[in-house]
Amino acid sequence: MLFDATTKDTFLNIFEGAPERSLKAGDMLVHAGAEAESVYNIVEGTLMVTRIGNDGRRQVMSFLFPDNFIGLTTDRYFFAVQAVTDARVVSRPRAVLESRLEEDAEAGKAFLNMVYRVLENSMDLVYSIGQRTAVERVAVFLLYLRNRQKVVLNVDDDAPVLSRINLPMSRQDIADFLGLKKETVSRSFTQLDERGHISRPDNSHAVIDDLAGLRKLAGIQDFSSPLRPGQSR
Amino acid sequence: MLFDATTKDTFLNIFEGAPERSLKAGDMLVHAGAEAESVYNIVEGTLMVTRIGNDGRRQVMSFLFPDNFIGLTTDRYFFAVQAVTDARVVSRPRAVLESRLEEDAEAGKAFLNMVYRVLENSMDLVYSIGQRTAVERVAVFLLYLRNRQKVVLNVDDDAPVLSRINLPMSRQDIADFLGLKKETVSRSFTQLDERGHISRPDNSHAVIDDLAGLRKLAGIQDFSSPLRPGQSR
DNA sequence: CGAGGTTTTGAGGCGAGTCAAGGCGTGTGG
DNA sequence: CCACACGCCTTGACTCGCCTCAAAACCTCG
Repeated sequence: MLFDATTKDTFLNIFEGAPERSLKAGDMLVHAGAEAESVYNIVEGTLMVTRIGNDGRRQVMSFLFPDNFIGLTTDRYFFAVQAVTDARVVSRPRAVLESRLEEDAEAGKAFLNMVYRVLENSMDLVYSIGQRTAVERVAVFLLYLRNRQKVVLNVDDDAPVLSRINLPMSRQDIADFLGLKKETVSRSFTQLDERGHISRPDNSHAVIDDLAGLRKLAGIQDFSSPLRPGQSR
Repeated sequence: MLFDATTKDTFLNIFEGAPERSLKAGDMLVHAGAEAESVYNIVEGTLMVTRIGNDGRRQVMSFLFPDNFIGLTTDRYFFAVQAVTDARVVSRPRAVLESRLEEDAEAGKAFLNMVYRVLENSMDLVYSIGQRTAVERVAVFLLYLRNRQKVVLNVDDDAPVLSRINLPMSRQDIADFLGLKKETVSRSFTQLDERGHISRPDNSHAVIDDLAGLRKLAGIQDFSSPLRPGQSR
């Protein structure tokens, strides 16, 4: 597949001086089924990985942010990657990545670690969609965005900036990510607001007023903690 | 995380002559949160990867079959691995795997390809749980088991053996895998039966009578085909 | 043959989906 | 700069699919 990194990994130096490409919101960077000739790294903006069924049902697999890597697949892309906001990416031929990973064992290790993190994210999503209620899923989603922002800004977990959550994607996008309908996402935001967990200055922002409460709802100690879900039955 | 391979990959030769361990149905091979000292390969039997929330909700992430690899994580296991049936696995210290991947670029490539396949499987599951109805999920599940069996037996897709599906796991396990309740899984089997897609000689077997119909229900041409879901909207 | 567990089936409830209307924000053209 | 139009978001009323709770059927194993 294609997907996201999260930290500055050693292998990312293949993108130094790489050609840049600008995308408008809505533009497709990668089409499902296309040959995976290039790999990308995000410089600015938000993108999303989507998979669309024969009958039109769409699942958003992941949202991607600056410094996230795109290109986790063997020879063909199985999923599409689309710009959510205007964005800039840098690209390199896949072969450049591959020879880098072959030559430098350290880079190979870092790359593998990134793939593991992507796999973790995917499993987090499986757990969310499979086990949590609508409100819980939206709560987890906000914590997920908060954590991404924390990584992008490279700040402490208690940094005040993190309480203001940017929501560049539409309600429909969120719904397709969480396995809900857009109306349900909207109602869930309203509920979190009414319960005092969040407030909503405008449609593309949410402010976390009660982090502990959100985390409790999500059944999570800390989104980036090693034992996220806990292990007792 | 930890997880599964699917074919005989070059890196698997680290398990040649490795010590074997026997498991009884229900035994835990790996505990969530434990240090990942060893990696495993399945010789015989069925296992499953699970994640359990604080409140007891359980998500089965994957079922594992012979020649599937267990050990996709950095330093700690985030998930548990449990035997579904009596099983035998071989194990090696993680360090052995790591040095193998470092020394042999070919093995590293094969390993990475396996991780990609695992990631694909995980995304397939996200799509199923997020977008499909109960009956569709069970239909896809049967095709998924059929495909696994095809790989294990190394036979053609139209091999008659494949029509008889072995279901070593309980209805509860299936439910926790598909994000449903066990009663719903049961009702979905009944529906597939009534519609003439399958028959059920006993509780641990299903026979596919109408492969084309199942595939249509699942919205899939072929489970192992490159463009599984299709790409039009 | 009986006990315990699992699966199936049934009846009823509830959470999320559907369909539809209204509100709000944004951007464009007058 | 305002007015309007359009798209997106929210809210409401109603529906439906899956869940819950419960009982009966079945299977397994002593």
